[in-house]
Amino acid sequence: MLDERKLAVLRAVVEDFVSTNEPVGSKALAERHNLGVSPATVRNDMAVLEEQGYITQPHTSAGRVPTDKGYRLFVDRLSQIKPLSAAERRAIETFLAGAVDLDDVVTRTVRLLAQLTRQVAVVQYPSLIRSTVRHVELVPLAERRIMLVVITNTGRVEQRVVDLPDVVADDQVAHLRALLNACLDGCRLGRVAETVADLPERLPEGDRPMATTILSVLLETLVERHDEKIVFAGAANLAGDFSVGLREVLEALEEQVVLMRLLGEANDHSALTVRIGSENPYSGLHGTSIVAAGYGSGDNELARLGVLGPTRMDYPVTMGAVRAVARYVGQILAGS
Amino acid sequence: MLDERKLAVLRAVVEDFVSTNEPVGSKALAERHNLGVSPATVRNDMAVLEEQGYITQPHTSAGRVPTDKGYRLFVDRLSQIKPLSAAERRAIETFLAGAVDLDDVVTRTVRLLAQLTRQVAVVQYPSLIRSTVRHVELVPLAERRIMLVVITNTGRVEQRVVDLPDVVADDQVAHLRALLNACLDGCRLGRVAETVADLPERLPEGDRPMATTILSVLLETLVERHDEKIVFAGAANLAGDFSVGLREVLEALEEQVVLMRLLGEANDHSALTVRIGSENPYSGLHGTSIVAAGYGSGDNELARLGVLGPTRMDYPVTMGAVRAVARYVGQILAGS
DNA sequence: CTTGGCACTCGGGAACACTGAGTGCCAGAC
DNA sequence: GTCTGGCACTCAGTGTTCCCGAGTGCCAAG
Repeated sequence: MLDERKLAVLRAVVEDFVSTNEPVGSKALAERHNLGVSPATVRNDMAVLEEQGYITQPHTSAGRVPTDKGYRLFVDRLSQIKPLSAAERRAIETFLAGAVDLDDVVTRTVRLLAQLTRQVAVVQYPSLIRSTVRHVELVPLAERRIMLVVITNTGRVEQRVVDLPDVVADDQVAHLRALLNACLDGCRLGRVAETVADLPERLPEGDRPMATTILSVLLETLVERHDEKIVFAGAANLAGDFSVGLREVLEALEEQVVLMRLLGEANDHSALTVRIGSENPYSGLHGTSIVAAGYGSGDNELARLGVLGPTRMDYPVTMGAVRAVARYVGQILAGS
Repeated sequence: MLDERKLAVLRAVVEDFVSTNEPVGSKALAERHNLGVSPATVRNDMAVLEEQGYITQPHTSAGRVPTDKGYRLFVDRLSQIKPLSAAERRAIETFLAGAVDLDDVVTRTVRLLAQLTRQVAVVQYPSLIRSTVRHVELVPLAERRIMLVVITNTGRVEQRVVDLPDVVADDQVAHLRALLNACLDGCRLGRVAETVADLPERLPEGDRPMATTILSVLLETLVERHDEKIVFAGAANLAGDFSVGLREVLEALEEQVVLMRLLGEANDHSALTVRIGSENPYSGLHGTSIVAAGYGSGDNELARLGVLGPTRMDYPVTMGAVRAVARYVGQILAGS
């Protein structure tokens, strides 16, 4: 269907368009990439590519521009992920290593990624459901008020103030705490509900109202409130590129829900996902592509991170950066 | 110097320009605001206002546009802060009341403010230094590793993992915890350093290495790391307004340091601060104004929040919104 | 001090022509 | 059959010119 040379032409079109941001014509193309054929031949190939929907012309008598389908083919078959330079790797490593807590890791990561790719970076906080409980703490604040703190293995800390139905003594609280930690240590957050289900029954009668109140808040915090927190950085990199609808993109970025869907569902083994232009699920984002990857400590994917930019981005480089950053973050999280 | 009518003309110019975004001419002005004088008279007044630097013309034979100085006079003497409608107040109240923790309060606030003003909202997290300690918790994670958690009266939770020099027993930790809480409960964070200075001496010899390690991390967390966290929302509201340098503004928004300076130093008693165009300290932000206010629980200002928009914003409305939101947030924080 | 009149200015839009990059197609060469 | 050079054609973008009208400044009269 498409012989070797036509593919080469497509690759050349994509590369040139990405670097110049101008429709690329047959002549310039034949010169810059030494294809060994004349412009006329290139024109013929281009005509075919256009017919098949891989490229298009913005208007008659202008050069060609890749379509989403064209980029897709390019990404799938015509390009290789470009690894980072040694210098870049070192920079990542030192920059991320300085982080002091989870917040810091995420903030640094998102900035790093934005700077590295010169695009908008998006990072999701490690998922609660996939983490495990490292510690549960109950801190009495007042007679009838305590603070519930849950610390996960990824360093995430969730806390919530709980108003109790009755006055409780410190040792009652201490007892419950001990019990909770015994039950839950190392427990996947998704399984907390079942694990604590029978816990009130194992307490003395008097402690049960307190326990059920606390447990319901605990469950609410961990399970129901699946606010997979997301942050972004580098919005300034969007400005000046008029090929994307700036307003729409900014709106999308501030909608957690949309952002979640863009990063994509956690799929198999933190593969690199690329969504090109109209492939992505939000109509305001045609004209933009998303390159995302999962990251995690060890082999379970905790969450995702990625980059959002115009469809005419440099995919090989971007994919390399995203993959590298995802790996490093995974390492950092595993090591803390 | 400027008689009553000239001020009225200036006010009219500002109001018209804000609502139409087009230079306003003498004729239109004389008609729309019934000033009771002819266009010619208005022209004379305008000439004076221009000479004094309150208004300017973008080019000969165009209408007049307020200068920063003109807006300044308008804000200071010609306008009244416009209170919110009852409906808006209710909306704020219910929206903020639903917040479950500090993060949530801040997130909701910043969104609310962005939506209310249709501009970029900026909210600073309650300052650490001005808060007081509500509780300190030491959570053993491993033999030689504990987690330090500090909870402030504003609901802010700071945590940090500490690697200890020696193996410690649980009761040693418990003892230190008790001591810390006894010392620090209600202590202003700015004074923590002096308060705990002599603490190691009051411990048995064997506990001191552990204590000093923990204390140094504590101080580092609270004092040295003065990362007054800041968030913003509503960047999409900037798009489509070409009078501001979009790129510069977005860059500024992502620089915590710049943002801090924009909100202004916490000054006396949470007054409303307005910085107009070139008045503000960052050169990329000419063309934009900042309306900010302090907020706090009770009468000590905890932090600041505000709004950033084009100089040609509706100051009375914006100021009303900022003030109202600041008050409500203060109430919410005080009540939790 | 205010007002109507008047000449002047100049940004912005419409009409127009020109240029040049790029195309499609065809006939001839390999 | 595939490639190539040649050629006529298209059309976005640019520059030029022209004109209109909103808006101004100034002046003399009320």
